[in-house]
Amino acid sequence: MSTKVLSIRDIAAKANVSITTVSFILNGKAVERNISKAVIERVEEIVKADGYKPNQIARSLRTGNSQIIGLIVEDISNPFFAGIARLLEDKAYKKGYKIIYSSTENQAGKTRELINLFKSRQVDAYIIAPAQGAEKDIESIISDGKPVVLFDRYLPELDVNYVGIDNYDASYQAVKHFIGEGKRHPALVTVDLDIQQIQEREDGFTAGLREAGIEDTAAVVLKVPFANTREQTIVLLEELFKQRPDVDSVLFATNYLAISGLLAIKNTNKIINKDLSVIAYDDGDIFKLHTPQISALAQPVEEIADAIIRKIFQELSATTEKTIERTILPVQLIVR
Amino acid sequence: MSTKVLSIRDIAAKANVSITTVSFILNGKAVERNISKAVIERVEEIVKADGYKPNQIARSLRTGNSQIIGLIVEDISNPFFAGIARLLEDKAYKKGYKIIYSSTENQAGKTRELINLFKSRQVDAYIIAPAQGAEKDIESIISDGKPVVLFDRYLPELDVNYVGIDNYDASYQAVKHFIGEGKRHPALVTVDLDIQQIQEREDGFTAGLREAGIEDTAAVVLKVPFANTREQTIVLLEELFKQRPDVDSVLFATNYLAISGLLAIKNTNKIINKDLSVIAYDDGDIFKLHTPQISALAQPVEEIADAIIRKIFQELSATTEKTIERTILPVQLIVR
DNA sequence: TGGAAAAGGTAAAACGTTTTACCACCAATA
DNA sequence: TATTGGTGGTAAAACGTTTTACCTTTTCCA
Repeated sequence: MSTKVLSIRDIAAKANVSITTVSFILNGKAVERNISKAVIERVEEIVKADGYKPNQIARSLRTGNSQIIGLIVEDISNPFFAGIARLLEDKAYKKGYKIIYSSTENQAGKTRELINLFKSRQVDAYIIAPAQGAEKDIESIISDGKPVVLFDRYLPELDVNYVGIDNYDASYQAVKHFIGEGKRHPALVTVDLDIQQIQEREDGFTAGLREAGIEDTAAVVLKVPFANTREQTIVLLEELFKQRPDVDSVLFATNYLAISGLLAIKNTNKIINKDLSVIAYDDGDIFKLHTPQISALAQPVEEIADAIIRKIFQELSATTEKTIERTILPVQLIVR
Repeated sequence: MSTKVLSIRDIAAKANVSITTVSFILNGKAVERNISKAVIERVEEIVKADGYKPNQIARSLRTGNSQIIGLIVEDISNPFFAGIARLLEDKAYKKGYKIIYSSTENQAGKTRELINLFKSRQVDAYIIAPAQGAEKDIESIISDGKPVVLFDRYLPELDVNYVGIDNYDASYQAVKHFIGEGKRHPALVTVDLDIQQIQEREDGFTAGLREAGIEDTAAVVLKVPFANTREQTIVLLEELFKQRPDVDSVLFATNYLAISGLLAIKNTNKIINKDLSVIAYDDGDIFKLHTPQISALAQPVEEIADAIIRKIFQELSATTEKTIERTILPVQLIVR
């Protein structure tokens, strides 16, 4: 078994040239290095016939780059991140790059560990949905000169590329829609994470209320603990609906909160679209399929992935000075 | 910027020992190699203080393994695969391994390409939901001596580890349930892929029918083209319901077919649980949240991931001869 | 006709580890 | 007093590439 895997040395021997020559040919430097047509063809033939593939590890060691992009997210099994991951994967693959990913569970400690691990693997670029507290580590890869793009969540004190959505405006649109429907007692169900993105979602919400002249006491903002299990969250929400029967509309600040929320509503006697208007962040099949269908603030995932990958490759091929870019994409309220 | 990254050489110099010594200490071979306690402590101190991390690339080049496991699935954004990926990631991480993944879109060509890519990256082990036609390539990694575990779908002619579910029995249970409800005209909506797993889902279905004495003509098996868009599939299903109004129960052979199916049913005047019983493969939030809730054949994802990782690590640490293992896990019909 | 430039190539260093072989010293033993 | 065996280490090869510096031969042109 285990037929010996070929090295550049084998190819060179077979073609009766030096490994230098083979290397030049393989890397498209043949003409520039004045290798004769005859030799080029001979070598290419052998490479093809024998199915020789250069050892990427050796190549990485020598060149210092790996053709790998590191992706760090909170949880790869979250449909939003899984969807982005898939799009990034496709786009990167077309340029000869692969993705290596990891989930952080939003822990700065794990993020640090991952960044170090990726560093030691000589990852060429980083795409990160960062946890709070990872600033130092992200700074360190930036100063290594590696391209870095943050997405989904943002670290204000960091001078770094970012692709995200206009969370403030999204929440604002949602409230506006509630008001337009004649609702006077909106609730925001959000998470107790200290993340810019989450804060913006709240700010847009309260701004919308204020503009409509709605008193703070007429509305509700519930911050669900991040570490809650789904069951705990459902209980919490049922209590909310019991204690505040006046609530006539709910905006859920994340897709998983919306799912817990819909399950909780099932357990109450409230009827969606009659007693209660609902809008969820992040569109998904689940909201289309729900009866009644649930309105959603749809993130433009394709555009997000595009913007990320474009910036990454721009920097990877940059000879010139890099410029920090912040891309804020609009969110579409899909009314159902 | 860009503070020079440390090498083992720097540590050795600082500690006034040879790099050999540092290497032994770092790899836990210090006692076995009779390094003095004093030196061990000195080196470990410096390593810690300077935050030195060995270059994994160099290590891989020398040792021939990478501490990376390759994961090849059809589509990482499918919740089933995303969920498995997350579980595998966690379990692998605990043993110091990372996952590198890719989606094949069920194309043998892409699978081949990926395997070659992974090979050139010296991936230590492979976890694959294989496309038909990738047999040769999978054989080649097996004969390289690398651990391989297939899951979700199976290639009969290959002598290789496999973790899967009892598809035949699952479908059989579903039909049995339909019959128990008094249904006499079940339909199976499946996909036109030539995959063992899919075939078994059909076989269990027809076996159930036969046992209940239901004529072939009373039931329906619809094979949806794999390449269909969701919209095309919905149209196809609407036609089905129109042409075969007698259908009183439907088993969907994949989660995405179920979603299309539920959307199609929305467009008809059929009422689920009254006119039509529905069971879907792969449980998910979406079925719990649907009104009415949808019964599902729940794959034991945690157990699947466990079985995969257990086998992988068993082989990675195997000194002895490897033995092929086929693990078939039971599926639970969750009636809602 | 002599010198420069172009054509066609190669040897060897380097990337940062692990690991094999070996060395020097000392104590104990026979 | 040689020999053995442990103790505490090190030098150098090897992993498979890329790349720098250099070499020889031929062609061209003034």
